[in-house]
Amino acid sequence: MARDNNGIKPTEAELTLLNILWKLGPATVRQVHETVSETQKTGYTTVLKILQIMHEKTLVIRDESNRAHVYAAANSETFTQSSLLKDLVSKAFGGSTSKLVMRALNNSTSKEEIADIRQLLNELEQQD
Amino acid sequence: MARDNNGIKPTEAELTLLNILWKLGPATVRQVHETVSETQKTGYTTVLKILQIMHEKTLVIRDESNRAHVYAAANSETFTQSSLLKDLVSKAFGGSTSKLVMRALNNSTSKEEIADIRQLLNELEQQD
DNA sequence: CACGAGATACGATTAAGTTCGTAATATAAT
DNA sequence: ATTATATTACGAACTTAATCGTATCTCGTG
Repeated sequence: MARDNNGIKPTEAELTLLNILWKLGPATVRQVHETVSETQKTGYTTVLKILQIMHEKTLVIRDESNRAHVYAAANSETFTQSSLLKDLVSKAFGGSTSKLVMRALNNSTSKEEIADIRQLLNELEQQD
Repeated sequence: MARDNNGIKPTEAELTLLNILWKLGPATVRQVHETVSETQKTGYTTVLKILQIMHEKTLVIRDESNRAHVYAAANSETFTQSSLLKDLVSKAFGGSTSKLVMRALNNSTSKEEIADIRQLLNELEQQD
């Protein structure tokens, strides 16, 4: 039951295009291709093909009312980030989110970031 | 320069075996296969093959002095966790570790976990 | 209506990952 | 030594991902 949007992990190339769609909002293949071309050399039809595959996987939605189809991410950036985190937590941190968080904190964190995170912890603790 | 141990991202099957090696310590194919079989049905030669590939990639080291080769993870669990996190931060969080941390915290955290994390923040702030 | 630009659709290719069967090799037991 | 057993090595099959060339379609303009 309900394996729809959830449970689908975007590949690396797909995630690249999702990042662009989250930034641009709904966009044509041309627009996505132009943006991706700023940092990589990738053929137009490659971008098209990947978007088509993502559509089959329901990673994106597609408006076909105009000749140039308009694609948009099916899920929010936040939702996808959470999915990817859950995946990593289960595969590399034995299911423990706090272990992941602590490992991440040990990696790199400025004073401001620490302050931001402490602030969030306060809010979390007051909820519930 | 120095693309040795670093920079190699284990695949999903490889990560499964690494988790076992971290848990068992140095182990033969047989031992790894027995452990993996507790949760999945995977052929013996499949495990062998993956370990051989991991050896080529230098994800594991191998002691060939006995007939049954003994494999061990080339990198610590901590090191690998950090690598995977860096990868995810760059691909899905625009390079911001604190964004990842906050997203993870929003996902799920008990009171005890919050306390542990706050403790770590204190320690981090006092260093430097 | 025909044409050309710009779009999608289709199919082929290459590479990587996963799986496993079979062959070859080495060790232990009879 | 011969046989049985355990192990590694090899290579094939299948899948997914990524890339792109070519064919086809659509529509505005002359």
